[in-house]
Amino acid sequence: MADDNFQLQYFLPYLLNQAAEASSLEFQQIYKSRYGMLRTEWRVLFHLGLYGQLTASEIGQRARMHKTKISRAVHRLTERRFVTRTRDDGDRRVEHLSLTRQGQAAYDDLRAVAQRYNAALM
Amino acid sequence: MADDNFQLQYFLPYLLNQAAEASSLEFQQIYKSRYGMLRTEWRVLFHLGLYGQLTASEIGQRARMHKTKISRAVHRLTERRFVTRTRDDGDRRVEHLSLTRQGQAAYDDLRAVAQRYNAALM
DNA sequence: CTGTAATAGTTGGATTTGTAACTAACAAGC
DNA sequence: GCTTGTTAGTTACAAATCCAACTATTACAG
Repeated sequence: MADDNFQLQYFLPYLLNQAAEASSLEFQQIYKSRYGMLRTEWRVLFHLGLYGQLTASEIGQRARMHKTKISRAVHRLTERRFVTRTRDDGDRRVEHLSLTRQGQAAYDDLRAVAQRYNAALM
Repeated sequence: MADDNFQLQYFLPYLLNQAAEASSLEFQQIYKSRYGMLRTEWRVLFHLGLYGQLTASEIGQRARMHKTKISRAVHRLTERRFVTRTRDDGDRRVEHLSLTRQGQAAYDDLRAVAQRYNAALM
């Protein structure tokens, strides 16, 4: 009944959540419609595009995503030939991930969109 | 490769997502452990606490949540006796939702926590 | 009235996520 | 060597979410 001084619209986590959702909505539709990607996949793709070859764990640390999410995202990206995996020779638990030509093309495309999109948001 | 000038950490939707997740993590654990609530339920509870009696649609508009989410959140909140529903006499499609004494108590508790939490974040 | 459209809210089934257990490989102590 | 612990990544099952179809009720045009 609003008879106290706490206002939901000033609660930071709520605000940030609303802002985050609002700001990613449009862009989400682009990578979804063009490449059938989920947000997790898009993130993995972007990290690979930006930083080059990475392992799943490295992506996990940088993107703060849980390893199961990454595992599944990589699986789908591999199926669709956006990403390839190579076993590390020294430590055979490790897989090095990198973009295929097709993955690189998708990244280039989406990066350009993101850049414009970001500029518009700002 | 990073051989272009686009930096993921300046991509607004990404930034906001990271910030939103980081900022709500701790608080999420509080309403989860104390009252077994999900984020959707917590949001419905808060809207009812702040604005008093509302319908599901009104909550949907204010919180920008889809009606199925609200429907299920209300269902669980009703089961746990945090919320009661009353049919509107004029339009029998409509249900007015309000907090029970127990719901109000949970709201009061969590609002206080949120207030302190918010102050700390700022 | 009566047929058609709109609105409030619910439900079902497919998709996605979370949690915990799992396999496989390495590391370190004995 | 062998045991114990750790790390990389996967998988299984339960929980949550999304989308579309659904019921029930109201509105409104003819």
